[in-house]
Amino acid sequence: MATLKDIARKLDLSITQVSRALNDHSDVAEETRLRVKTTAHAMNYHPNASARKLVSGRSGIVGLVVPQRRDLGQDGIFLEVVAGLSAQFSGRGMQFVLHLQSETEPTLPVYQKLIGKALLDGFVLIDPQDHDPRIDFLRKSGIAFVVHGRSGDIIDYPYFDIENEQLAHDLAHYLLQRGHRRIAFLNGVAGSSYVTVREAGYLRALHAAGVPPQPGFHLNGDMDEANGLTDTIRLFTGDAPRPTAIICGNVRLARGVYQALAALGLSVPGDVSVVAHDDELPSLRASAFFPALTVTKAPLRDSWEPLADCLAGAIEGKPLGSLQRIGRYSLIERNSVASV
Amino acid sequence: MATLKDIARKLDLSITQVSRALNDHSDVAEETRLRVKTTAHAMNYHPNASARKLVSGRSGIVGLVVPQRRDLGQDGIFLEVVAGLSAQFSGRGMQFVLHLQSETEPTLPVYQKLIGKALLDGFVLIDPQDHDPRIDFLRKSGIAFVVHGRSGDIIDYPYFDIENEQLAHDLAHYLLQRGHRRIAFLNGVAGSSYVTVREAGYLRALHAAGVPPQPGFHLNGDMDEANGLTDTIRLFTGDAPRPTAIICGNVRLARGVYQALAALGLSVPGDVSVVAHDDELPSLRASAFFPALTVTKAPLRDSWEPLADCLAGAIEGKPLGSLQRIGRYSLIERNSVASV
DNA sequence: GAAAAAATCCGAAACGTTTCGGAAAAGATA
DNA sequence: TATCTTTTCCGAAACGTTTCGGATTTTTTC
Repeated sequence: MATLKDIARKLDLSITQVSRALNDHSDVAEETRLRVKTTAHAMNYHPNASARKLVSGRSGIVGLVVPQRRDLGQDGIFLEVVAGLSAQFSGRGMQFVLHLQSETEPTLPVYQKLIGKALLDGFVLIDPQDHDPRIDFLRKSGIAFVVHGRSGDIIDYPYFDIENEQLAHDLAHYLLQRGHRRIAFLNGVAGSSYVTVREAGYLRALHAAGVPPQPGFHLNGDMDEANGLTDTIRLFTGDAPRPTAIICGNVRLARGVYQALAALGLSVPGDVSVVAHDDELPSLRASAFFPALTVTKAPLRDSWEPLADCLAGAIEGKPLGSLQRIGRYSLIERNSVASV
Repeated sequence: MATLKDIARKLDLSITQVSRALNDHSDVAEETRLRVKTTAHAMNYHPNASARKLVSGRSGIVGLVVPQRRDLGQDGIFLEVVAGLSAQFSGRGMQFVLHLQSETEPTLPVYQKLIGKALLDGFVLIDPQDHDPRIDFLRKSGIAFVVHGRSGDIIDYPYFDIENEQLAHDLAHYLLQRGHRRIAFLNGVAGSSYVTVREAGYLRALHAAGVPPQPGFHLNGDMDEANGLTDTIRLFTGDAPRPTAIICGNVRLARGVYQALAALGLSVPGDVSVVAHDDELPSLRASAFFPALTVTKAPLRDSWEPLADCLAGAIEGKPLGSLQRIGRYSLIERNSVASV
């Protein structure tokens, strides 16, 4: 592999000047810069990331650590994350790598080791939990990172997130406005930060409308089709009062809900209104539901660019203010809600 | 982060000796080795991978480059690969990273760049094609790599593979022995090395039995349920002579075949015999078919260990002979085949 | 008890890059 | 012409590790 020394020798320049030319420093003649760049390209020079990291602290490599779960492969979401981030960092001349931690490895030591080895410039952290030890750990270790979501009391780190509290509030409010009083909420697995805040938003809307929360109406679980189905069956069997509307944490849940309602002989929206939040995964389109599903929409694929932006900014040491971003969502009214 | 210097200072040793102690060199007193190792652990020292790579050429990191395809997420197979390799290399004290190349990036430059940056010790290469440019490229570049499969005339590189030619031969032979003469073969997408050699094995068995290959009986395509279904429909409609037996490249295809046959009112094995090759993916069990499926079995999950072994060996410079491994497969007779 | 052998240690160089401080060359100003 | 800027360049140090060659100490041998 070609090194700076090779280029310097061939051009009869110093290593210093070649380095500066390639990195677009100010004190190098325009003509030299060009000469250097073309021959570097001709010799297909790539800076040695190890050497660079050693002296400058930057390798241009960022990573994502994901705990291996049995359901990782199920929805295409995991791959969507990896593909999206990968493309974004590629476009910034950086390298994105994934570390899939096995069930046996504890989380924090994995980060510890990766940080200790000192080859990554930063991390992307996804699905933050309510009191996420990873955030504390990364913060203490001083390495750059960005969180997809938010968690904790003091949010003094880069993140990209959507207003999950407000979003859940809006969905509940939308139904309340149309006269619904018994509103079920099929939420995600308890512990994830977004699940907690969505519950809060749901409760806030109920409270504002003077509707006391029904104990059995807020359900936690994997947001997949199977749970949508079984949760709905559970809601509509037994003696307990039954909901007139259901909020689904994602569209996949909604698919299960639709199936269950059909099986129970209940119509949407005639008997039961259904709304959901839509991440716009390519495999599942809310507009193709019958009847078409009313949703709050916030495409997941719009996350990768700001996440990469924020992490790159954090690595460059930009001020925190510019590294905390909120994504928009919009409410799309379709045909899955009726007034009561 | 703690460095060798820190440890050396604390123990009043030279950096050299600390390094040698940690790397189990011979000329360090047993007692010192112990002292060094315990304090290194106490200071939670991790060798700086960049520095190490720079001087020794080893970083302990290996990678996998995967072109992003729309169907990556479909079957759980991709995740199985990543998880399996990740765990294996973790167990060897190495780091496994994934690079998902976007559709826009051409393949070879990706390797070029990764090699040029000089931070990986080697690559795992999966799904080799018939004349795979990646193999030539990696060979020329001198970096260590291991192939999951084989391709090319001269196989002078580390690999782990199963005898795909023989396996396809065995499946065909098994059916021929039971009197079948019109045997269809639903194979994978043409171009992949294993698809080519499986076709060869299938043809060899036919030839040995004096059965001329039927033009429309060898079908290429994605090995998924949908193709199993449509291919079967195609085989059993129209005027062409119909097969009495079908060989499926994997169990997923077989599932589609079973469905199509049921829809056509044909029974297994009464009307049509079915055999398949079984990678033993967790999501799909050949023994749970009805009737239970006769297969050649070679669990994919048994690949990761030899692959990691071979790559680690290649990096250490072991002789090629020990780095070329063949996995076993076995024929499991169940109830999906009848004699004619 | 001296010489030889073995065990244990260390200094210095090297890997390829960035960066600090200054030097040389060119141009501008008086 | 002499001085001052500006432009363009370079030497040397540093990052943290491994490794070569030799040095020091301890043990063995006669």
